[in-house]
Amino acid sequence: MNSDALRKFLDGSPWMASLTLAQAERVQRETLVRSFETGAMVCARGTPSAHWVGVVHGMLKVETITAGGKSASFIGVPSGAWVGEGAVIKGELRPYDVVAIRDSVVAFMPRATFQWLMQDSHPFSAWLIGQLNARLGHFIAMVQSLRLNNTKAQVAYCLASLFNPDLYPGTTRQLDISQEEIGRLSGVSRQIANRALHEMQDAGILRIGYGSIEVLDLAALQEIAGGA
DNA sequence: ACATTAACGATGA
DNA sequence: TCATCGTTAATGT
Repeated sequence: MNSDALRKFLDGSPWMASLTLAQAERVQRETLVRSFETGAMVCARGTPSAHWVGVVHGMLKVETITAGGKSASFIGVPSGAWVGEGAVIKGELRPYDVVAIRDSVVAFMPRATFQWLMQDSHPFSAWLIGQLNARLGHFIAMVQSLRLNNTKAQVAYCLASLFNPDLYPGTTRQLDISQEEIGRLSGVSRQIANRALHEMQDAGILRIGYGSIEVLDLAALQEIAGGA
């Protein structure tokens, strides 16, 4: 495909800068790129974890679907982010589905490349520990948000994490995401997500667009998410 | 109380 | 034309 877009994406990945030239070249050479339309399955639950997954453009989500057909979304993955390292490290089958919630371009780093990088590059391993630690913190904060029993806080936390520059350095102020998906990721219905978004828009915290959200005051968002 | 599902029309791309 | 949004009504916990 377009190796230019891939190169640009890889160069923007925070761990890339600390690699040697030879390491960077191997990553560039062995990483694949594929496009997905909205709703398409990127990785299916139960299949081998053959790749580490990076979002070049668009947005993915991680979810499971129960036997009854209900889905539970766990995390949104905006462009610039990588996901799925847990299953790759463990060598297990994919525990969850990864689905595109926007038309997306996705990078696939083969498991062998990933493991070699982990062995060969101390800075990469260090970055990876930070990544896993950040994700752990994310889920702990999510439990806290759930404990508050406050749907507005859940929606705020969902957005605050998607727009968190520490978690997702590539993220901009504005994200293309529907209210339907915000609801799914927040664990509330679309109607409640809609109401919470309007309350926050009225408070000047964000701006609602058609299929998009622009955050104006990330600090205020985090304040609500933390239980104000 | 407050969230959910269902349903409807309106509207943006 | 289709996805998305804004809203209301009925229902559930």
